[in-house]
Amino acid sequence: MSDESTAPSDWPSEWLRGVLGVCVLRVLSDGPTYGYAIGTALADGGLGTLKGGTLYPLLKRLEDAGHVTIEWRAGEGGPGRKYYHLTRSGEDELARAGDQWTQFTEVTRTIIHGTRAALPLTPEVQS
Amino acid sequence: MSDESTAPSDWPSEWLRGVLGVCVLRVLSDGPTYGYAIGTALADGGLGTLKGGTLYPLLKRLEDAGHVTIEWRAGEGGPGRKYYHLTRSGEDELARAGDQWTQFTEVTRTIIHGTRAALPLTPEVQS
DNA sequence: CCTACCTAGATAGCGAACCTACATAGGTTG
DNA sequence: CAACCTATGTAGGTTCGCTATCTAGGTAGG
Repeated sequence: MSDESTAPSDWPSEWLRGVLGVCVLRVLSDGPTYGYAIGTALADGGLGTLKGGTLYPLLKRLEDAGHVTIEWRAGEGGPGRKYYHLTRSGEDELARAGDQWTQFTEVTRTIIHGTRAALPLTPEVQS
Repeated sequence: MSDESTAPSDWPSEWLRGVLGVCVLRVLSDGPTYGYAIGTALADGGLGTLKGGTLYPLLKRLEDAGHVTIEWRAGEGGPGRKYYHLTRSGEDELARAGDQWTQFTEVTRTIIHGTRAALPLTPEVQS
């Protein structure tokens, strides 16, 4: 109860692949923050609850790719936190992949919801 | 060169995961057709060239799920073809997943391209 | 005082599914 | 007959989200 009317927040896991990294970069473009806060921000944004086993390997991949840098801050009223900073490379990747994602969603929505004119159905291939 | 202005047609493979099945169901909703024609139709729709190793296992999964049925037709001016028919289950799946995909794309586009008001950035969790 | 819970980060193994190749086979063309 | 297009299919590799589990600091309740 009390779930499907407001926000599903439970998307197929395959749909999150790839675009999840772009969303994390977008959160970091508002300023440095730490992993746990990124997870809650994306959950509030409608992506559903991110599991630790999903988020932290992803952040490590972003670090290895040079899109983020890490600054450790010792705990102030809680455990220590790793603050992630977006690099120039990360900004470029966000702009590039974010724009490409918009194009991709338009292509798929045209295919799925467009009229059959959008697709050249079964052309007479053998003439 | 000579292509990026019209259609990239070369999306990240992770983005195709999952939504590819919905696109195939959508093609079949215009009438029965065979695998190779589905591939060319989606390529012309802007999804890029589908490889045989991607398309045929996907069609088998759709058959196992009961979303399509298969009718073999011997070759008429070419090799034999397997014609795929959309079932009632496939129509329901297309409607359900297609609508969910639209919601998902809106959520992600709001996150990626929206103002920072769309995301409650780094709330003062400890206070 | 000790247990339970929340925050915060991390790892191991699993499974789904796209990828690159390769294999098979009918038909047409040079 | 070799090369190519059509048409379908399989094998192995890789990626990446998932579940489950672990460490560890802080706080609240019994």
